[in-house]
Amino acid sequence: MQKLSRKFYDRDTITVAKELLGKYLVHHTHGIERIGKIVEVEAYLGPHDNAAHSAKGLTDRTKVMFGPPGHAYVYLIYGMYYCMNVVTEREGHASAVLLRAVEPIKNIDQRTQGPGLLCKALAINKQLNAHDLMSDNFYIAAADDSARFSIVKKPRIGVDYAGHWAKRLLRFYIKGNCFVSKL
DNA sequence: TGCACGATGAAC
DNA sequence: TTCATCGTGCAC
Repeated sequence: MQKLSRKFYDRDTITVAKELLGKYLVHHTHGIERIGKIVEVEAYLGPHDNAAHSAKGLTDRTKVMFGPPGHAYVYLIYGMYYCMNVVTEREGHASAVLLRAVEPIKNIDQRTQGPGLLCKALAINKQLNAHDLMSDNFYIAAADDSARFSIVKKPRIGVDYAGHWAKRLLRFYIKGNCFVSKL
């Protein structure tokens, strides 16, 4: 497997989101290597996107989104689940891609359909916030075999408060994959 | 310093 | 449809 480079993330967020589908999320922790294939993502397009956390501006929590691409943005939601994002585009652009579901590949014994469960199954927590994905213990890699699949576009989940931004088709998933969280 | 509210998931 | 549960952001 080939680890994705900084350049991969330093591109248009929607492009990165779609290309992350089918890639492998790898996390080494306590001597265990957990791997999941990314099957569902959502794109968050920066401060002008009212559904994105960066719409609130540069704060202590969102500063990672404003940083350089290729870093993990992990935060706690509803007081009990973590959500894993990947920062995209140039520093200051404040865009990111939310990983919503993966397909279990290695050392994953829990369900992974949904951002909260995904983080739980891959042992992702706040410790990994701002973690550089160019590192050797937490990164995303391209598959050896580039399997073909169709991409389905849908509105994002849980962002009804964001006005017309809630209607945009910024959620992408692999058609027919049964590990997708919501069809 | 206080408080309302989630990029959720599971149960009822 | 409701609830568990708490960090964050913004109003006092």
